[in-house]
Order: sequence, then C-alpha cells, then structure tokens
Amino acid sequence: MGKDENAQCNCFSCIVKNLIFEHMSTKFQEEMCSSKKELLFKKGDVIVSQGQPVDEFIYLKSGLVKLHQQKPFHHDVIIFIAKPFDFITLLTIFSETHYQYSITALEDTEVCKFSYDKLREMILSNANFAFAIIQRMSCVTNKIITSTTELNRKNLRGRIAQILLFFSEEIYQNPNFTLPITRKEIGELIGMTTENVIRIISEFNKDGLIHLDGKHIEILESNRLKAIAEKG
Amino acid sequence: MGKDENAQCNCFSCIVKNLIFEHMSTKFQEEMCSSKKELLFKKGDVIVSQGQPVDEFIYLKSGLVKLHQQKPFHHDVIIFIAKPFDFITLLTIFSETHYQYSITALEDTEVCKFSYDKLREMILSNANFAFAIIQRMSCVTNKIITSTTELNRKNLRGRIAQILLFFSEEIYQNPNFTLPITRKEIGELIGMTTENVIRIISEFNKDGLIHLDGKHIEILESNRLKAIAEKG
DNA sequence: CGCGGCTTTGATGTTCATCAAGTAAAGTGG
DNA sequence: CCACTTTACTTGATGAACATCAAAGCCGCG
Repeated sequence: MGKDENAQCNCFSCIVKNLIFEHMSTKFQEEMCSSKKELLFKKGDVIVSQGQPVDEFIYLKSGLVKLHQQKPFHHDVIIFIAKPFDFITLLTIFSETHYQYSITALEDTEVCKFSYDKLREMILSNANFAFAIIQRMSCVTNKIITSTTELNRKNLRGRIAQILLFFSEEIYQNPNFTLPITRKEIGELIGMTTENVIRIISEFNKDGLIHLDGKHIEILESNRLKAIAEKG
Repeated sequence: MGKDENAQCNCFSCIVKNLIFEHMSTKFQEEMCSSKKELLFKKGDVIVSQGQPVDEFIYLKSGLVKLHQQKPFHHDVIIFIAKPFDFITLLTIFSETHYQYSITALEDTEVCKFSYDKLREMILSNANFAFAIIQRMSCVTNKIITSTTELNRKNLRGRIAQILLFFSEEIYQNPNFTLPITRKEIGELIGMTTENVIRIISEFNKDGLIHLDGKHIEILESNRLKAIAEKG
C-alpha cells in the first residue's frame, strides 16, 4: 500500500500532542503505533456497547462521544462527554470484564485501539508509561466525580447554566457554539426532564443571558450565568 | 524501644491482607514498612482537611472514615465512606496539589502514611506495584461513580433502602448493625434532608422492613428492601 | 443544671416531574 | 420530490415529591 509509513507518521503527530507520550522513547512510540488499529465512526454510531467484554484500550483521536448507561425501569443516564485525546475506556479497562456503559459518537469520530494485553505489557515494561497512565486516570475520574457531586447540589437553573458553560468553555472554547446533543440528552446528562431543559434554556434566552437559535447558542452574559451556576 | 521489630511484624501481617502487596518481594515490603508512619485517630477527628496540600499517601488500617466536601452556599456532601484496606487518598494524590475534600474518622481509626515522593519512587521502580495501583484506583473510582449515578436516579425511599443495604452488606456483613453516622450525615451522603431521612427510616420501621432502635438497625426483610432499592 | 446538637412530627410551600397536545424538523420509502 | 412517519421541540396545566419552617422532646457534656 505504501501508506503504512504515512499512517505511522500521522500517528506520531497525533500522539505527541498527548502528554502521556511526551517523555516516551521513539522506539516505544513506534511499538505502540504499530500495534494500533484506527477506526472511523459516524455521528450516532455505537462505538462500544454496554455488556460487551472489555478487551481494548480506546483513545479518542477526533470528534466527540458520550458514555451512557441504561438500566431496567430507568431512562438513559449520560455519565460524561469525552473529547479528543481522552482515553475513553480508562474507567473500566483495569477493573471490569464487561462494559457497564455504552459509548456513542456525538459527531463524526476517529478512534485508535490497542488490545488490553498489549497495554498491560507496555505498562509492565515501562514504569514511566505506567505512571503517566496513573496520572491520567486520576484526572479523568476526579473530573467525573467532582462534576457529578457539584451538579447534584444544584437546582435545575444552576445545572443548565453549568452545562452551557461546560460546552462553551471546555468543549468549544467559544461563547458561540452548536449543541452536539439534543435537549433530551442534556436532561440525561444533568438529571432532569426534557421539558424542563427546554423551559429553562428558553427562559435564559428571554432574560438575555444567551441568544438561542435551535441548537446554536451564543453566551451573552457569562458572568451572570456563572453566578447562577455557582449559587444554584 | 525494642518495639520496632514488632511494628514491622504488625505491618507485614496488615499488609499481606491487602491484594496490592500479595506478589511483592519481601525486600520491597520491608522497604515500604520502614518508611511508613502509623497514626491513631479518635471518632470525629479530622484526618485531612480540605484545602491542605496533598503530600502523603494514606492507607486505612482499621476503623471507618468519610470523605466529605464543603462548598460556599451549600451544605456538606459526603462523597464516600471508606473501610479498612482502602487507600483513602488515591482519588487525588496523582492529580491534585491540594485536597478537595476532608477526611474525618467515623470510628476510632488507624492509618498508615507514606510520603508522595516515596510512593512515586516505588511506582517507578516496580512495574508490578504500579499495575496493582492502577487496578486499585480503577476499582475505587468505578465504585464511586456507579454508586453515585445509581443513587441519583432513585427516589428517596430507594436511596434509604440502598444505604441501609450498603451498611449491612458492605460495611458490617451483618443484618444487625449500629449506624456509624447521624441522620444528618445520611442526608449528606445520599442527597436529601435530615427530616426526610428520619421520616422514611421510621416508615420502614412501621412497615416491618427493619427494626429500629436509635442508631441500632436490624434488617428484617432484605428482599423487600432490595426491591425498593431496585425500583426506586 | 443548662446549653447545643441530634431526633422527631406536623404543617406549609416550592420545585420539579408528569401528562397532554400541538408545531417544527428530519429522516424514509415510493 | 412529495406524502408519510418518526423524532425533536415547545407550552401549558396538574399533581406528586420533596424541601423548608416550626416546635418540642431527648441526650450527652461541660
């Protein structure tokens, strides 16, 4: 194919953006690259399904995904939204045999995969890598835990304010953005009904905090929004 | 003092109970033991304070503690309850410079401490240890995340049922136990007001699901309680 | 003995979910 | 490309779940 070298090159430039690999030897990076599989998913595609065995380590190269969980008698819950350079299976790969959640693409998404055995081997043969994984896990889980405990103490207005700021600041770094999820999914993410999501968002629109046009949102008064998120 | 050898001996017998150290060399175990500090805390003592710098790895040898967080404008939230052999600082030691929560003893408690630098050194020099830490972190964080997402979808009766089963099954392994926390703290743990905690617990008592006597609780009908926790 | 925190119960009010019904948008098959 | 179906969005009315407020008894502790 002649494309192999090219792929490796792409992989290198992708990987170097990622802190974990910053201090790894090039030999080590090549070893990782050569054992990886690259896959494309369209918006809406299911990347992993709840209940399936966990046997791969997955890295999000581009796009946006949601981790979500379904339970009998209950509607879906979105655990969190992952963005490029997140290791989206880090939550379970070391502790569970089967996925307790599904991962679904919210936008067109590229991922890289390694086998669990390969990952384990790399950890056991490279303590720096192991330490980097530990730090990465700690960050991810910490973020999930603090954000969910914070959401739970807020009232509905505070939650909506929080989630709008999240998309604006953490995902798009722009006060102007297009929501990648439906109103229903916002409800699943912050624990409220679709109707109330809609009600409160359009309330914010009327109050001049945001400008609303379908899925497009512009944050006009981020300070007032932050105050609502804080006090909520 | 002549007690040093004794202490090391205790430490060994304590440590071997812990899966992490199962496959470590005795030399390695001795190295860890010799650098540890052992401390005692009385019920109610604060073991670490929110806002303080994170510089130690703490292991819970005996007793029971709560990890809890306070925020301006909001009441306390209990993040989780740790039991013996838990690594109670694992949540933040690798990702934060300062504690985002406090740890307080719920019963008389013994802990062991290492410096962060020592821990880091041990990880970098022993890949098996690193891997064990990774697995341990994964288990702890997974448990916290799944239990909080599950609690959040339940109604108040479901939450109370859940928490009673938690103490009975996970903490005391006995249908007969004495609550280590106040009604107010139960509210902080499962996100509801003290008054409603009381109301629902005594409702369960009247309905014959449990037998209640102050802080002493006996679970009479665990199956019905489980059904309430499930469907809640 | 008296003070403060814990517990309990009842009354009231607010927030939020549920239900209902209708419009807009987006995908589907002929 | 148009009828058709489905899914998303929106608004209002109602009721249930839960928080808040108030008052009083209990218990441990200085």
